[in-house]
Amino acid sequence: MTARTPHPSPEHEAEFDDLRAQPPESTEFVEHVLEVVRSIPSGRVMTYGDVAATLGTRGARAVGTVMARHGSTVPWWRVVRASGLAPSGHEERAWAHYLAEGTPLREGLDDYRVDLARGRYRPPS
DNA sequence: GTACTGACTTTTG
DNA sequence: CCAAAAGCCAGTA
Repeated sequence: MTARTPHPSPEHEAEFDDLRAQPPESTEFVEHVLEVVRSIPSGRVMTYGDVAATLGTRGARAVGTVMARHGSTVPWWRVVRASGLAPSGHEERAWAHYLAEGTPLREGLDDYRVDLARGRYRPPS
């Protein structure tokens, strides 16, 4: 498509605004990530990598970026690091949720982790 | 187009 | 087990 819109008439522009399905905040990738996170049952978790893999990518960091920006709209504590550690910088608040919903935990000597062997959720293919 | 930034992951030593 | 390095990928400038 080489043709741009050289004549942005006001009416034409307004029409565009109405058809704008979603604000720039919400990309397809963002919506997919949030959808997967919302599908995680209470008491279970997925790793960042798991969420990425479910979406057909290996961008675990990209998932983390989405959670940093939009995590507050979903059960963010159900997404953990591959080590079982809660999201960086949110360990304390996540821990309270794990206790509240009975997430399988491994208590180390100096830290707390989700027991992935028991708590990991694999969405149906 | 390049460069840099992260709620990350995997491999290596 | 831990730390360092390299890899990964969407978003932003």
